[in-house]
Amino acid sequence: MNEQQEIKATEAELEILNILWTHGPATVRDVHDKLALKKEAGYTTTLKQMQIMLEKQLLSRVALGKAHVYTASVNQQQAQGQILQRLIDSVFNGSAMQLVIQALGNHKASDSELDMIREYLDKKAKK
Amino acid sequence: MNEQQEIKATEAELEILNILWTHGPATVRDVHDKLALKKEAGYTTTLKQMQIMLEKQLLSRVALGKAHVYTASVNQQQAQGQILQRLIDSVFNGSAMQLVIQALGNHKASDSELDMIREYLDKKAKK
DNA sequence: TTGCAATTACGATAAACATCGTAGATTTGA
DNA sequence: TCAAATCTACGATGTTTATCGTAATTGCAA
Repeated sequence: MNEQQEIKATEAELEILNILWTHGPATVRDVHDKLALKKEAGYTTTLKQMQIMLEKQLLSRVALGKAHVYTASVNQQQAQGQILQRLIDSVFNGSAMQLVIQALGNHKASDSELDMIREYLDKKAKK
Repeated sequence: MNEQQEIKATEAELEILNILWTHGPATVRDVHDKLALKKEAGYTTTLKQMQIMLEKQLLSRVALGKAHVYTASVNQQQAQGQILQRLIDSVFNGSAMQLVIQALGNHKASDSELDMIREYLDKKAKK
């Protein structure tokens, strides 16, 4: 998908994208089974979702036997970034920091997680 | 609003909530004018939104003259927290850190912002 | 007091979303 | 081979979301 383009996905679509980002290319069956672990939904619902996402060019696919193997055609980092940006604009008064604090605050992040973030900050500050 | 209850607001609703959180209780006119700075929308659209939010108990109101003064009836921190949690679950594989890194990465946070985050991490680590 | 301006109330509507049933096609293994 | 299992295609449907026009109401200022 075009790098400049605005990525707009619904909650349900994001869940599917996330599965494909995490597990790589997969069939509807694969995706549905993973989805079913967290959520109740019929198989054809997942199928339809993915077909619509194909139309929207959020996904691409190739045939494999009678089934199709789908691949996310939007970049994970880019999509995550845009979602966060929108959230920051609409709910966090444009302050990324406000969001970060909130995310860290509500979450019992482990010490190692906190260390990693600190490390990241240091690297970032040096530049 | 009940502290335990799930807060579910749409994008448009969150924008209104954010205005009320930031500026305190306000009339539809107030909210609409603020909204209009960023977004195109008719007055009655904003009115209707806020009336629906009243039904959903996202807002409360009192009469003032012929107008109504609306107040957010959901807690800002709590709502922000829940939104982030959902986002973390659906798009960031349950990792708050992943979200934080992404938020910091995509954003040219200022040095002072980074310092504040570092400070926050220190305080958090001591506990 | 009365009419104008501002506000609310109400309902309609179109688009987006999520869900699923059924039919038809294809693969496969008994 | 052919029947069962699996998959896609397609359309239908109910709900939510967003938007706005119009009518009714209210307060205020001249």
